[in-house]
Amino acid sequence: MNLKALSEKLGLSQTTVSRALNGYPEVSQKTRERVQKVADEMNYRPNRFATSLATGKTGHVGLIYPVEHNLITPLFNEFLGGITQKLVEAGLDLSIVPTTSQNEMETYRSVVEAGRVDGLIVSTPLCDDPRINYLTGTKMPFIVHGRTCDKAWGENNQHAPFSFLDVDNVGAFYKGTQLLIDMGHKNIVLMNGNQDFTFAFHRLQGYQQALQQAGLPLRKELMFSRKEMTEINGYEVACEILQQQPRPTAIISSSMILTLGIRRAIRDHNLTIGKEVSVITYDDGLPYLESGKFNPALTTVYSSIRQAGYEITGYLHQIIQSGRKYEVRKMLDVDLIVRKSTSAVST
Amino acid sequence: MNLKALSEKLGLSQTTVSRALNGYPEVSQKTRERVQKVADEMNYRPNRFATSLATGKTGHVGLIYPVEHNLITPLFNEFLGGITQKLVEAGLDLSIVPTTSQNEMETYRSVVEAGRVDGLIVSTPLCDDPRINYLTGTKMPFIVHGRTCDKAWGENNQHAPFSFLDVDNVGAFYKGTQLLIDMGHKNIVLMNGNQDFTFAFHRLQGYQQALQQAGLPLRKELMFSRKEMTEINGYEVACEILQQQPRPTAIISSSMILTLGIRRAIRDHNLTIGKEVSVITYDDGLPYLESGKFNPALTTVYSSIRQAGYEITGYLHQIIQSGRKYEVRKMLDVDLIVRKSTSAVST
DNA sequence: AGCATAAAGCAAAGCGCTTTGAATAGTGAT
DNA sequence: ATCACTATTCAAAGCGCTTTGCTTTATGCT
Repeated sequence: MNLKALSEKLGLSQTTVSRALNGYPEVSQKTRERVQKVADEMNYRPNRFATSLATGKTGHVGLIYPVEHNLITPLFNEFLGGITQKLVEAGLDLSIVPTTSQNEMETYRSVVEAGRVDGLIVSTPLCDDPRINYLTGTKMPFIVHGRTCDKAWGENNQHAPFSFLDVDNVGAFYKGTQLLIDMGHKNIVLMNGNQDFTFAFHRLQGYQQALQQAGLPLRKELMFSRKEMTEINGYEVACEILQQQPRPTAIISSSMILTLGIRRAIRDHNLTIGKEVSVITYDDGLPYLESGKFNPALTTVYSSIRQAGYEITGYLHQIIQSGRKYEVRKMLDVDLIVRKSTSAVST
Repeated sequence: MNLKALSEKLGLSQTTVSRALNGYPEVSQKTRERVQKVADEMNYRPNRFATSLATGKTGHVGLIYPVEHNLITPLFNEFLGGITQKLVEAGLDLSIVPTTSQNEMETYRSVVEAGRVDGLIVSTPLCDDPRINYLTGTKMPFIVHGRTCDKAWGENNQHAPFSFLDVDNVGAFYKGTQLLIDMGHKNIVLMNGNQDFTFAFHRLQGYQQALQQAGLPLRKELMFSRKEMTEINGYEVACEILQQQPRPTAIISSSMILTLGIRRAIRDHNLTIGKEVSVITYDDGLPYLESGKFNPALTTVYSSIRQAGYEITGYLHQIIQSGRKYEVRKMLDVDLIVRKSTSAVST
């Protein structure tokens, strides 16, 4: 059932039927209702691709997805949840365009130049990210979840030539580290992700700023960074830490999954979280791993990645509708939630 | 840069350029090379939607995604990883079509009738699944990850009127329960997911079959099923179990995430996995939660959901290319991997 | 009734590609 | 040279929709 058949059945022109269905005013109320009724009966749905071709709008938001990245990101699913939540409200689809890391840039070009989507979400940016550099030079609407590390655009990238929504990772780790310092900790371990990524780089910065401000030394042997934030990596690094003399009294961790491993290591060493070892975790809000229900309940710096996905998609929608006139440079605050996994250092 | 512009620049017809680019034989080698060269230089990419309109092929595989389901499925990301891995090889995109549970069927109809995708992946089927019933009556190529519970199509749905790839969940939980029985356990707890879903229903069946065959009673108070397989739910159920008199000596769990909670509960009760309580877990192979590296290493029934995603997408690709002539009814075996979390019951 | 104006509907062009059917150029054989 | 093919290339139609520029009806006023 296509437009032609439908309009013939109705004894109307395609123009009128199309307008009736799309809510244009040049059509009388009764005609509109009649058309709508028959269209429903016949189960008519306009062909998506014909519509796209005619309007230039695709109804798709894109996300280019290097298949190798899967491993790192149990968070991706949550982010996706937020995205789709907004998309369902906006009536858009999500095109996941798979690629390999090697072909990633070529895929970006292809998607942009073939007009396969109305807009793109760029996630997990690098400190210096070629994808963003490329997209900035095109007309494709896009928004970055995160940002670059470039300070040329202002301390917080307020003047970056692209739209982004980021979490205040510097502030988060500054706050977290500060709390530990206030509690008397001096040997504070940072367990971080891959610092080529902006989020991890910023977390390192926040950690370092807090130490420096407190006049504490930056010690390499307390700063860990792993490509992948897995339970195992958390466990292994924590075991290494707990061997050190003097034993560090606090850990600030970049992910709940890492912290799962840290917890296991601490228990294996017959120590207790919140007693001999204080732990603060960055919590993205994985629903199946609630920091507040741990035992002991975890002190966290919290920001929902699902919420971020939801908001960013809303902004992208606006950017698309405005023809990229609308721009967004937004930083989400991170909450420091103090629970039971942190305590004053015992002297 | 579109076909018309490109062909004018080349002084050739659109026909010839199109054919040259798409590898048709009716074009001379030098022309083809010349066309290819200029196309590359000009960065020409055919408009995806025009191509789709002309050919009727979309280059998209679809997955309809009820936004409420996000919560349940840390596994989804892994599954997606497998899907995209195959798609990148096949040169296809994935259309994630978000919907609400309420509108799910309507979305299926819309996607099918508007021709928005070349084929669909249906995941996490219900015992009696309206999506499958609907799709069976259409021409849309699709494949189910899992299957229905209907025995009318043969014990293992060998004659189902749709293609599917499933894991032998009955066998998995039969094997697992059997192992526990062989080790002398009599009070064996099942911790399962939502049994409206086929996978959980089948796991329950496997568990029950093993008990019955061993002449053990089926006891309601040992059979748990939770809508969501979260750490917290695992913890809560496990706490409940450990209160029972006599205390069950073994648990078979439907997910690693549940097991995380079980482990925590067991530790909180000052008991040890693999000693007072044996634990077997269904392991889908989450890369950031490796069962073999737990302490103690977990005995599992294992089948990689990523692999399933990869395979199922390959099959779907074939089904699409064959115009739904090709059909698949495949069961993946599940491996019983015996490690340290199970031991003979102490008498 | 007669005219201006608004409302409703239409035919046709166009979006950018593929593909059919026809035309032209090239080749070897006679 | 000429004929019979084969190898190349092309013009035009078609995919299913939206949208522009008119035309036809209906409506309101004098």
